[in-house]
Amino acid sequence: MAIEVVEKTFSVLEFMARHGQPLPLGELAAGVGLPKPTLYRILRTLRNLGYVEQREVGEYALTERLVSLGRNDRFHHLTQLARPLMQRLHAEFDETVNLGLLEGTYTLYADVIETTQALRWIVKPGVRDPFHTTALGRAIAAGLPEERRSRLVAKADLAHPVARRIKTRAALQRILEETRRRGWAVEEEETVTGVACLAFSLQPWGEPLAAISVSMPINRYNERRRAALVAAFAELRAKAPAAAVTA
Amino acid sequence: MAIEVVEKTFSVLEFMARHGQPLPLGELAAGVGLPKPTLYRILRTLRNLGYVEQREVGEYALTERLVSLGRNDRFHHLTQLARPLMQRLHAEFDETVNLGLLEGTYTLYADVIETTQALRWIVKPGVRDPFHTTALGRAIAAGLPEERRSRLVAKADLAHPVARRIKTRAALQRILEETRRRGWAVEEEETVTGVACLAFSLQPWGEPLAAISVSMPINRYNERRRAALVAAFAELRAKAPAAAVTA
DNA sequence: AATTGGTGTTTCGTTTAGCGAAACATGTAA
DNA sequence: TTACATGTTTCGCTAAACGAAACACCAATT
Repeated sequence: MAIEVVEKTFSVLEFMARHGQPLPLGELAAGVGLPKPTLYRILRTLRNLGYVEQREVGEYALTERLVSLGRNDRFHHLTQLARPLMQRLHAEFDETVNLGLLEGTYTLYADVIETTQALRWIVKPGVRDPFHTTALGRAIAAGLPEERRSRLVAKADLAHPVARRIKTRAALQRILEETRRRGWAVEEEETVTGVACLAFSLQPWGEPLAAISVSMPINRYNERRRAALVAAFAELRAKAPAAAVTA
Repeated sequence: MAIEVVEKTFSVLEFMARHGQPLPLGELAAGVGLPKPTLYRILRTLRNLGYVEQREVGEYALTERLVSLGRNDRFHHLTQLARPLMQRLHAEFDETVNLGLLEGTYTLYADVIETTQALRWIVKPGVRDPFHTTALGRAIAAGLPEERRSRLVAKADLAHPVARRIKTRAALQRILEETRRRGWAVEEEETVTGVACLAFSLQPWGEPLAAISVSMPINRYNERRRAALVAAFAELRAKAPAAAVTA
């Protein structure tokens, strides 16, 4: 009816998840009710697959890999490219770092590294917002050739309920011009009160339709922080493989 | 060396996770490279275990159960009791709702239902804070018999780096007295700037060492909201199984 | 030094669990 | 009616999974 060894495997995983702390093999065997060699074979397999690790003697534990199985991994290549950059920013600022890409006139969130701080900005990969309401979308649009940018602006849904600040296409054009000139995009409490975002295009990495942003609650956002973020963006850009001259 | 059928099982799960959308059996078989009966047996086992579902014809999909395996599920009974209450509050306020319990002189977060709003307060189950720094801990302590409360106050680690506001045991006693009298606890930007929490004890439900709190960013916290939360707490308490007279 | 106990790993004879080609069942479209 | 797609079952075969027992190593105690 069901595959016995698969069932055994999941009962091991579930026991470990319920317990929550690393456990020695003997305790796991007693808790799950399996003989040690059987359990050992299962754990070894899970360890090979990356779902279980052996931290110290007496410490078999689940890894994060199980959690990431539930996540949307559709943008594998872009995510691989962006991850090191995102991790650098996350390590330096401990704020939520987002990877977004342009899809039609929307910004689609493709990957997120969340801040470890308890008050944070949360977006799940897969969420979409009108491009002009997000720092990500603005950074991408600003980095596009003018012809394409104008077409985007012409199609932007300015009547979208999320959009608050930008009422005319001329205003959007001005924002994108400014964004292009300084090399980064900003969005401060426009779509959601209490949140600010800064973003830069991944065009110098060969991904003109993608961008990375750092978002944070407003109480952690100030002049000095913004300057530090802008400097960090510039530093990353200087090291891009195709560090093109800013148009 | 490794258990073959377990490896096969995880390659199925990983393929489904990568693809991100529901898939028919034939496509799964081609994508993973397994014969249909083999795949069918694996999927049937995973379906029995709750990790995979069959939504429609041609739609095998992952469930949320894999993600929840990564979560801490140590407090099953208490969590079961508290969940309906937490869900009521979450449904009404769409803020992060926490379940905490007293462990020594610490508040331990046992369960969390997060707000659907993007700016939110995040705490993972398993995290611990000194009881007197959290609304949860204060609500629990305030609901305890006086003798036990005094012992707790005497042992509170007032020098803990997280604690900012409460400098003396007399001050803590006053806060707990006030909490006890009005039936709910509050903590506004004391431990983390930008966050406020209100909490009530689960003592009327037979759980004197547990409490539920609602936490939110400060920009969503005001007089009217607090009053609504306090009213909701009172309503829940009026319906508690052992709705004891407040001591 | 010997013994005990704990953690983790390997050996090896047994047997049945998992395998997969083939067939079947159902539904839809041409 | 035929063709095709999705899903499910049958059944002979064999090697994968099993688990008792043993082993390896380390630390603490007697």
